[in-house]
Order: sequence, then structure tokens, then C-alpha cells
Amino acid sequence: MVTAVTNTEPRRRNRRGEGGKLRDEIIAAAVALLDEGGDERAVTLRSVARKAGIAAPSIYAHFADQPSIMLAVVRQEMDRLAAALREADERAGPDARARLFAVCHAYLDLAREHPQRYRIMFGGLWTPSAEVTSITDDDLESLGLEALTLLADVLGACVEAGIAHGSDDLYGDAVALWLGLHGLAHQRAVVRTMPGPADVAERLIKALAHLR
Amino acid sequence: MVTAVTNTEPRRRNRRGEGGKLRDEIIAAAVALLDEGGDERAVTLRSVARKAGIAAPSIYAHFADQPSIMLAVVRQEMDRLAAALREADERAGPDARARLFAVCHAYLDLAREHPQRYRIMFGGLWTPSAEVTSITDDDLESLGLEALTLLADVLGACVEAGIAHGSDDLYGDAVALWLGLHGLAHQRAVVRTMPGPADVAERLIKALAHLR
DNA sequence: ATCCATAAGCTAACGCCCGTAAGTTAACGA
DNA sequence: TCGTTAACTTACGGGCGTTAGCTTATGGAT
Repeated sequence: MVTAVTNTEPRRRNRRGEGGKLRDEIIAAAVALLDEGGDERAVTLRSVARKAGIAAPSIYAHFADQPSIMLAVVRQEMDRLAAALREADERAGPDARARLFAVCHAYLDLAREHPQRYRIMFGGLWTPSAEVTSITDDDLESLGLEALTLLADVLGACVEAGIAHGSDDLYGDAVALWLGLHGLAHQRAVVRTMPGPADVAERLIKALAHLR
Repeated sequence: MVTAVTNTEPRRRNRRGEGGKLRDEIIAAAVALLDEGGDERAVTLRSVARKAGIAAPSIYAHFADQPSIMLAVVRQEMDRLAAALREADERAGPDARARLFAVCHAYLDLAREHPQRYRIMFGGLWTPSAEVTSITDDDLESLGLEALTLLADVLGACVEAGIAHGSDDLYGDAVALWLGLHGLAHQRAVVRTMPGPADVAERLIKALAHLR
């Protein structure tokens, strides 16, 4: 297995204006290493370079240092997550209850499909690079803000539709709901077998959304 | 703080039958390294040895390899957690509601007091050592089983007291409640500033315990 | 068609820390 | 005194992040 990307071909050099392409390839290589199932310690600057089929120092043309690569991966995956949630919401149609479950399950599904990615997104291992990469606290917070806003929006729709008990703080409720989802998603991403019944997700969502 | 274990004295050698003492000192050194705030990558076999004031190879008399140290730390902290929950439960007296909040807050408090420890306990970084340390899935599951049983017990008391809506699966409810607590505790252990209102914990507990 | 400036990427090397193996010394207790 | 325990010193090989300097393909200008 492992389906090494180690091209025996020395790798076709990018054309004149397209040096920036390598940046995306580097991120893709890092993600591929994560998906291969080892833990995040396997994603070193050198291993990423090997995976991408380039020499290690070539990375420095596109990233300041090793933690910056991880940060870029997290940013990309956060965007994908937000996009997936939005899409699930749109696909669900107008029914509030359907929207709620669609968004929540989209979140849980994405986490289950890519547990390693989920772990680095929310595992906090890349935060030590904060000083180097100059990521601010606001920056960090806004990463998940989009998802939370969507969640609050859907919760509001549920209240309006009369299928959920209202609250004076929808955003706070969204945070609570997200924390529950996160607890489940994270635990699934970490252990092989989850304790508890199969419908834990439904229970969590119903309870935290205050469904009647 | 931290009360460095770095003795300038070459460290008094243990007496004849007390070689096992060093084992505890090694674990303590690993925990101290964690508490110092860096991430878990700072806990290497050599750094632990330095912290304990011994030579690196001396560790091999007590632990098979580096991951085994982490496993021992996790085991110890899991036991402390379970003990803390039990104690909080006993201190709370007979009132079901008081017991519920006492246990839940004890969990959250412990996680907040030692975020790094919490992260290695539930962060899943030490699982790769599974093959080496021969930790079984049952073993892993039973680590948290004690806490979950206590939670189910308290939930049952709430139902009996009539302050919570009952369910046909108390253990499942306990798992859901724990997942919510874990989501909050983990997120707090990872980021510096949490989004959302200050009373998220109360909301989570009330919703997941189905308090009336 | 040729030239050559430059973008794109490479090779070599430095210093560091790691995990682990092998053999050695100091202290305790019989 | 002497064997055993407890811990030490030294050393090897390897991966890491990063720096410095070099090579080569590309594509527009000549």
C-alpha cells in the first residue's frame, strides 16, 4: 500500500509563471501524508518534500518554515469544512429540521472521512507556531466563525418553525451544539471503537438544539 | 512553581530494594514537562531523563521505550480523574441535581487545571504505540469506563428524583453527556480564548441531562 | 535561430536532538 | 569480602530543520 508518489521521473519542472503551482502541491502532499494514517508527527518538512517529489529546501520558496505548512493545511481544510456545511444546508431544502440534521451530519461525516485532518484542525498541535506565523487570536477565532454563524442561522430557523424551544442567545446555543458535535467528532477521530449506542449523534443534536 | 526536579547533586542513588521509586519519579518528570506548557512533543525520552536528573538509558530499566512512558502517564492521570469525580460526587451530598453538577464541574475543572495532561489523555497521540505496548481496545475502553458508569449513576439519580426526563438507555445518555463535556474541555485545553457565552457549561449539562 | 536573464529547483552540508546498544562503576547488603 | 543492584559514560546511526551556493530549463528579446 501507501501508493508512494515517489515519481521515478524527476518531476516535470513548472513553467515560467507557474512556480506558484508547487505551493498547492506541497499542501496536497502534506494532506496525503496525514491521510496515510500515521500521526501528525509524520508530517515533517522533509517527508512532505519527499512526497511532493521535490528537494527539501525547495519548500522555502513557498513557506517560511515547517509550521507554516501545517497552518496552510488547516486553513484549507477549514475552508472545505465551511463549504461542505453550506452545501449541505442548501441541498436540504427549506425544512428547518432537515436543514439542522443535514448540517450536523455533514460536519460529522467530514470528520469521520478524514479523521487525521480533523485532528490537526482542532487538536491544537500547530498553535505553537503562532509566534512564527503571526497568526492572531482573532484570526484563529474567525476560522470557525463561519461554521458557527451557519449553525446559529439554522437553529434560528428551527425556533421560527416552532420545532425547537427558543433562547435569547442563539449564538450561544450554536456554540453549545457545536461543542457537542466536536466532542463526538473528535472522539471518533481518535479512537477506533466508540462506546455508547449507535444513535448518539441524533441524541446529541436533539438535546442541544432543544428540539421539542 | 514547577519545583524543578533538576538536582545539582548528582542525585542520591536509591537503596537496594527501592529501585522502583525511580519509576514514579520518571512519570512525575514527564508530567512536569507537560505542565510546563510546551506541547507533548517536548516530552522525549531524553528530556524526561534530564528532568528526572538521570541518564537517558537509565529509563530502560523501568520502561520498554518512550511511548510506554506516555502510556503510564495517561494511566495515572485517568485514575486521578476517576478519583476526582468520585470524590466530587461524595462531597455533593444526596441531592441529585447537586451531584450532577458537582461531577460535571469536577471534570471540567480538572481539564482546565491541566490542559496539557487532558490533551494527551484524549488527544490520541499516544495510540500509535499500541503495537509496542500491547494495549488492547478493551483496555483502552475501560480507561474511561469508570467515569462513564459514575455519570450514568448520577443521571439515574436525577431521573429518580424527577428532575430529569427519563430514558430507556441511561448509559447512552451518559455517553452523550460525556461527549458534550469532552467537547468543551478539549476545546478549552487547545485554544486560549473560547468563543461563546460564559455559561456554556451549564447549558450543555442541562440540555444533555434532559433537566426539566 | 540564437542569446541570456531569470525563475525554478537542486546538491551539499551544518548542527542538533533523538532513541538505543554496550560496556563500566559505585553502593548496598549478605 | 563479594555478588548484585542501580545507575552511569560513551558511542552509533539516523532524521530533522535550515543555510549557502549552484544548475538548468524557459521564454522573450535580438
